[in-house]
Amino acid sequence: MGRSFYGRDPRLVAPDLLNKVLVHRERAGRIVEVEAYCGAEDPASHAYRGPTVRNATMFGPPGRLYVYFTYGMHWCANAVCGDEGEGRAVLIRALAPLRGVDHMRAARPAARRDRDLCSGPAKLCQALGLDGTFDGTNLASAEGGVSIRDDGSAPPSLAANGPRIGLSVGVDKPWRWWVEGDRNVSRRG
DNA sequence: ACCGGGATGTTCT
DNA sequence: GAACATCCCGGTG
Repeated sequence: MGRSFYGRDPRLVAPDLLNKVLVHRERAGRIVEVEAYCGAEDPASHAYRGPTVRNATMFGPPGRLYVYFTYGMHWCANAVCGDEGEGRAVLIRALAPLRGVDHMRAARPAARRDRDLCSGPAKLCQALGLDGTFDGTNLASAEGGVSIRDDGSAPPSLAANGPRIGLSVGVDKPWRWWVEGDRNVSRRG
């Protein structure tokens, strides 16, 4: 999986990540929803105004995990892609829980049903135990036990797409993709 | 099911 | 001081 992030536009990487598996040690889920963030050309991207302390990982080498803190309490995770210095990444928005589900339930006591464990970008970080200490980890070498793996499942032949969620700018760009019909997708499009 | 408001604190203007 | 790539809970229908 490591090489597939190099030099590739997040709008191409994002749909390819559907049905890949995000792993943290014994916990894992199949990726069912993603969004592309496109650096200096994308006003919704954290990278739009150039490098800062917070977004440094986005401007580093592709194939790393960019984990950021938001709303005073939540962590969200991205896979950095493109070329170093571009500030491009794919936000992982939802997973279908695969392994370590008991551990996920313990990490997310507010989840009433298993489909609430990973059905949002901050939910899946809580479920998998990903926080700021994982910012910058190398996915290709499974640094810290974190990786994105190909288990042989192809991306969906019909990936649904539509506008991104939770933005005040860039709302017109259809840069969100999801697995049609999957119950773990954060919202219906 | 859908909707509205509060939580909570870092980051940037 | 405002904004924020969100989530949870309690209301109503």
